[in-house]
Amino acid sequence: MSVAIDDELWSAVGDPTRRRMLDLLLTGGGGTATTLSQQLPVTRQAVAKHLGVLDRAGLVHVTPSGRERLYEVDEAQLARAVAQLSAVGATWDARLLRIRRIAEAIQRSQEG
Amino acid sequence: MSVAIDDELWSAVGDPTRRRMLDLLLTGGGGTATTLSQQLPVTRQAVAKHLGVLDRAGLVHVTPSGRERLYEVDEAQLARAVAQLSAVGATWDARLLRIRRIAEAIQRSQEG
DNA sequence: TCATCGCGCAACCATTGGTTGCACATAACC
DNA sequence: GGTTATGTGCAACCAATGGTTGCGCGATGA
Repeated sequence: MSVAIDDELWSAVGDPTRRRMLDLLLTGGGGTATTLSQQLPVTRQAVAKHLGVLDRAGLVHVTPSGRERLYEVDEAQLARAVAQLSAVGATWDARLLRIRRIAEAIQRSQEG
Repeated sequence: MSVAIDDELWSAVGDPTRRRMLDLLLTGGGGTATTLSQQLPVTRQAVAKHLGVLDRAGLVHVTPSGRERLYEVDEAQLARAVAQLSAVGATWDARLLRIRRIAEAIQRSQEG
């Protein structure tokens, strides 16, 4: 069985800048491209591109208001991404455990 | 507190092809660039590049033997990567939970 | 009205995941 | 031993992407 996951969701969450953006949006209760870029080492335009990626992945939604565009995290979708992360981790954990058991069994059979 | 993780390790594990390669190496007990490429939709050269990335991240180690180069997963390092995945997941889980609690508190205060 | 601020668009650059093609060394076979 | 086959590595090339700068435009505010 392979680790089947939504590649668009994973890659959206895979970029370190986008992870920091999600952090900032979560702790700050939303933000605009400008406010986010002030808290990050990249330009507003780069942030805007990342927001586009997050938007297409459904991880954020936008609310235009005057000349600003407020972005907020979509909790359900982020929860789905978290579930995928832990699923991959759990799969590898299980495989590592299985390999370790086999190795131990071999060692026991050689010792005994 | 931000989600401080080893970016090289995360990005090594972030690529879908590399994740499949790790799966194949785990279940097959190691492999070469050629054997891996036969089980993947990419060329041997692409696989070789990915193996280089995984090697630099310490996730695999190589054993030359004749004209072959056998790659195997470094279990300790993969376990470290798994720990980082679940750490990010746990952080987001906690923040989502906190936000949900605040939202519920606001709703209760408005209802009451 | 006019200066300012937030945003989007376009051009450009470096990195990276992918390809093809080729050269080289180690098996394997006659 | 000589030839053929196989596994690798290296180089050139292409497309996508994360980053930059520069510019134009619409909404705010003095």
